[in-house]
Amino acid sequence: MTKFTDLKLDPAVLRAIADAGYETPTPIQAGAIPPALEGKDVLGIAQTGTGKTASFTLPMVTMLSKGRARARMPRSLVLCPTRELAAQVAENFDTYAKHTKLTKALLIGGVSFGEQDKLIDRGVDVLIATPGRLLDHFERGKLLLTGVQIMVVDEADRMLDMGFIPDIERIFQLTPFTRQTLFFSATMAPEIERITNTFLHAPARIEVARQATTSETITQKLIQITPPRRDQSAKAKRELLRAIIKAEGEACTNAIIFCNRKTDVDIVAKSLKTHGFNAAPIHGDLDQSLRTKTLDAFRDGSLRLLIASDVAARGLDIPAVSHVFNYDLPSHAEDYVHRIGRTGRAGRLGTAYSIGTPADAKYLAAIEALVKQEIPRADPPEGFTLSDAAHREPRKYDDDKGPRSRSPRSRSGRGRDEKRPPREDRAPVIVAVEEDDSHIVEVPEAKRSEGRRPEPRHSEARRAESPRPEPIRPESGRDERRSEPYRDSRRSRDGGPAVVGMGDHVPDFLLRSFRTTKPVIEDKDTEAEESTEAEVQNPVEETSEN
DNA sequence: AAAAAAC
Repeated sequence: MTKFTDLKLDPAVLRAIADAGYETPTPIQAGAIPPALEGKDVLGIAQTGTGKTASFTLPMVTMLSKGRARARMPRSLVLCPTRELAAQVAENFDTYAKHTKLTKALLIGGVSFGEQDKLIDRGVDVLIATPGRLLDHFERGKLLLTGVQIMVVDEADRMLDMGFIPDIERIFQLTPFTRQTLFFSATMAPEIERITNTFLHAPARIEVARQATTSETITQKLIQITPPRRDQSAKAKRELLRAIIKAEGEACTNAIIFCNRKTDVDIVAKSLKTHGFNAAPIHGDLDQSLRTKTLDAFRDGSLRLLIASDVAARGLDIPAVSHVFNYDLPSHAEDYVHRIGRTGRAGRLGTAYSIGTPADAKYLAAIEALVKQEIPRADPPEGFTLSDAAHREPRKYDDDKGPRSRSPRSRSGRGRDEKRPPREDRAPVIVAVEEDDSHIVEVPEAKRSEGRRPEPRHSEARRAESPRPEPIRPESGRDERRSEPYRDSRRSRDGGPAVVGMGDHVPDFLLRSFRTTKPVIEDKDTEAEESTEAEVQNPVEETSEN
């Protein structure tokens, strides 16, 4: 079997590898390093978790160890789709270049230009960047890419997903034709194929087996619930999530909890925190320094539960995660593989729980088709019993869907029923929810404006300065409307009884009539229920969004 | 129904 010492790596690099405790290269490393060292272009088709990063950092450090960087002319360039990935690659360079004098700069958004500029001016051997920030530097004339000898594109298929391909093409064109290109992608979509045909020259193609989705090291479980009312789904899911985490007990040393939406990431994180869990959110709307801090805490073990958007689904190297939870089933089946692949790594055992609701049926079908297996069904943990609270108090619920609920629902009832999987043999558990998540209960604007409101945000503060007649319109468009009011609205007033939540701007009279006339619907998922909501909400939407 | 990335 090949050892690192068999590869023609620089002695300083070999020493660093030994320091890190590695002896044997992974398949992608064994395949990509030799041609890279010969100066050939490399097309690596590999997922994360295969040792891909080292397969380009090791040869790069070796090849760059001779020669020196000139001011503003980096000698190599690594492009990554997300800031976290870029930071991770940078750490990888620190690890493997520690016995060399190579310098590097990390160019990512969300941090100030000053430090980055300084490094570039001084001259760096390796530039690691996200495309946006790199082009920003370039356009400000701070950066010349004509000295780039080696260019790496990491996670190209994700770049494609994120719409970075035009940027990538542009950057390719700014670098010399003679550069060496190392190009990595998990899949070879037609667009990726086109790029490689255009910018790679007779590449050595190394393909390693797709990360096993059915990896024996990952125990997968799917717990399906059917909340008696669709709008209680989120709350039921949060409760179930807590129940699972509690049931797993100490076996769950740390976990990533994936949500499909950033707002849900925030809500779930907050909910877990108020229930005493050591939890923190991470997604792209959070401040970069916070993102970094959170991730560091998660890596060093001081944070137990990381609630994440798909920013953390791929590529992030977080060793030793015992559990992955899909609070939402991912809408892209591929992401299921990436998400659960965060656990069970490096031969360790891992557990991946997914929570399914009838609304996710089509995602589930797509996932099972992709992984070519049925995700083993499991029952909710013992102690997660049916409560009839929702039936007793059918009007008490919070609408977790915030922004969603204000757009007219597509009449999807029919389609949903059709697509529901034929699992009638296994009666899904009907879940009802206690009213204990009061911090998340939605408080209508009408109610809040009566008196004190907790922790006003600036958007709120601005409104307070210039009171206006209801309904309050967002002042300047989408940002404010999109997130702020909803996040705020998830606070309850202290002490007061949980208020029925609709959207933010439900006038009082509507609210009252809603409360008293809302029919008690025992039957789950009926059209009748949906139309009730739609009728109440459409007028709200008219007034608040035009 | 989304997320991510530039200011």
